[in-house]
Amino acid sequence: MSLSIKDVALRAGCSIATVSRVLAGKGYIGGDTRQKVEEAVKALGYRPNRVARSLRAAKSRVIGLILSDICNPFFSEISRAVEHVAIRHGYSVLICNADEDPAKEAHYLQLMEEEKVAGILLSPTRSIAKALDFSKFPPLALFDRKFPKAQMDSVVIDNEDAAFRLTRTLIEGGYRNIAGVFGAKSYTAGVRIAGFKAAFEGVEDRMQGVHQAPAFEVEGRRLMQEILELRPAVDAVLCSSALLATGAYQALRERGLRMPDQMGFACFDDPPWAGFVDPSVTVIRQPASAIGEAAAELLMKRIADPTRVVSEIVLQGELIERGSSRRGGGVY
Amino acid sequence: MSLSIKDVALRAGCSIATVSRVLAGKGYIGGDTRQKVEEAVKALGYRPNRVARSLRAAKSRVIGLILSDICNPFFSEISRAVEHVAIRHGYSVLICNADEDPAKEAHYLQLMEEEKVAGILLSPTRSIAKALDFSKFPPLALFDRKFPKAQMDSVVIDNEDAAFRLTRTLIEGGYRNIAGVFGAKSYTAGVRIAGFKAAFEGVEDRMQGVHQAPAFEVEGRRLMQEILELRPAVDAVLCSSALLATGAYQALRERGLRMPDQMGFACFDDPPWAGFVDPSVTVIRQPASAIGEAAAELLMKRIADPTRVVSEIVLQGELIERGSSRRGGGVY
DNA sequence: TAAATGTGTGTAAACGTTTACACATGGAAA
DNA sequence: TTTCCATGTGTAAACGTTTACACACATTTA
Repeated sequence: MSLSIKDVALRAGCSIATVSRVLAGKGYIGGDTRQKVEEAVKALGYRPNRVARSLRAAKSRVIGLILSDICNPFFSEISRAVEHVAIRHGYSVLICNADEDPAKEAHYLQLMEEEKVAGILLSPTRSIAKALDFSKFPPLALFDRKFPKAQMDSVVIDNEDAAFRLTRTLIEGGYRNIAGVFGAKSYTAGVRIAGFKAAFEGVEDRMQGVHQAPAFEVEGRRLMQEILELRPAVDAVLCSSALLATGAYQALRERGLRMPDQMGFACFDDPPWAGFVDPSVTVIRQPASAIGEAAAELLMKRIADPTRVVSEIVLQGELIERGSSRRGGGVY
Repeated sequence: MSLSIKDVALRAGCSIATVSRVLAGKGYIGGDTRQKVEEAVKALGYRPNRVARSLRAAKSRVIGLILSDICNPFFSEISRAVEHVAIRHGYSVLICNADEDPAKEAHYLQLMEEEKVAGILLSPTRSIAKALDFSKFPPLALFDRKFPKAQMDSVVIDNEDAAFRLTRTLIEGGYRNIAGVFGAKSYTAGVRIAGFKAAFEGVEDRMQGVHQAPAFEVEGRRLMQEILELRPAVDAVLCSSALLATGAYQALRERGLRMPDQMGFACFDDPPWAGFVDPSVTVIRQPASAIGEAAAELLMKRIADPTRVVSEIVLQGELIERGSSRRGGGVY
């Protein structure tokens, strides 16, 4: 059996209420009482029971983080940032992997509620929006993806603009048949597709179609193979995430296609290999840490003051132009 | 206020004990009572309060996972596997990032105890072993790294053998001045260094020293620059992790060193870029998912039966020989 | 027929906190 | 002197569960 506040009270010669007050630093406490309690705490090595605290307070000092895929470096960087902020505020982080599956996502949301987390950080799939009644949930902040019109704290990058710029880079790089590979389930994908399409204004004939699949490496590979098969004219590809890009790049390499001449390439996120391969790959670098940090801070504020005005933070992606997106003149 | 078992009892017209029994599926329950309770649960949308459960049971349905770095793909793959196993057993996962810092690690261990987690999964830094009295902790299972002699459930790969084989590959690839880059704080590093050294039996003069630093990308880069500076004769490098390798590879590339002729290269883990770069990189692939899964299963069993016999599982790393480790004859 | 066993349900205590309330003391203001 | 407020401490209830114990009734066993 572990120690309780009772043991401390016994040793310090006071009531449990007094011990609690000393620990919480609230109310009036006599100087020598405080001393005796602190002494007892130290001597016994007492540590408060967070579960009991949580029950009493009706909410825990834990925040929930629901990710679509923790193996996606973009999300692992986010979770790292979230965790830092949380710890700084005295919270810990319950992480769940939704695997891009709306059913799992809904299930985890339930779980979080049962665990009485103080707040939830979520990067929602598209379908979840209608399925749930969020008014009954703990404070919620969205990151990376958001609901089209819901009033909710969120941190995203300007995906439409980023996709637009990345696409323009390929167009200006001299490619004439550009295909896009996007995620299937997310709000983000939709917005990026819009940016992608918008970039073709005036050169509509250069767009070679939009392809979608769940954002996993194998899917990127499969999709790329399919594109190569179905649309032999394609001479450039834009990928909507590092994972899709990794798979797509694999497929390209297996075909032995030379970049940047035979094939142009650009993607979202900046995986380590993007800088290593030859030619190196043009990317939109997403400020993952900043996103995670901002979202977590937002959530902390919302927890502290649930009536607070809703804020939607939009960050900018950084275009890093490298050798894979310009025909002829290798930049790198 | 959220619903409690009381509300269900009221609606079903029975006592809270009965509701609890129906929910737990324990004890004798009359057919129509069961029906009425289930009906009430559904109608009200009642979900049990896990915090209260945890308090009563003196432990929660949460397991703690303490990682040295969630951004390390090796560890994110592990956490994904752990989470799957946990969920399957009705547990959720509290993830903490120790950042290779023993102090943080100790702090998180404390936190886990306060949260009354049912068990802890840990990849310990070397220094933690003495600092803590593990007898007072919840069930603990170790992965990736273990304590030299402690009796504790653990899952590791045969690091000595893996390092040995990887080093032999470089030696047999024709390199004459081989340096090693290893992590600084872990048990793993020590074992791998042993394997590295053992591989030079008979050709001791080919070993060009062992370098150590915390396992981050920037450190790998720094260390590699240092080696290039201090030991110009070095013609091959072995890196002990993907992160160190990524940094080291960067440094090599910045120097414009051609592989595999001017420089041989091999590393632990199989990051995506290892297959992309030219020549592609020879690696030891660690079965991260298998490690995570096995460790989590071990922990589940330990939770179910604390008196269970201790098991130490050793998996094998898979040597993937590619072009970066053989002089002259490009394999790929 | 009496005792034993099986089935179904309720009462109340316990888990470890926090906190409203009550009470006691001392000094300052009236 | 009385009243009032500030200070310090204790008692007990509450948070939402689980479960030991008690009880009631029905059926089986001797």
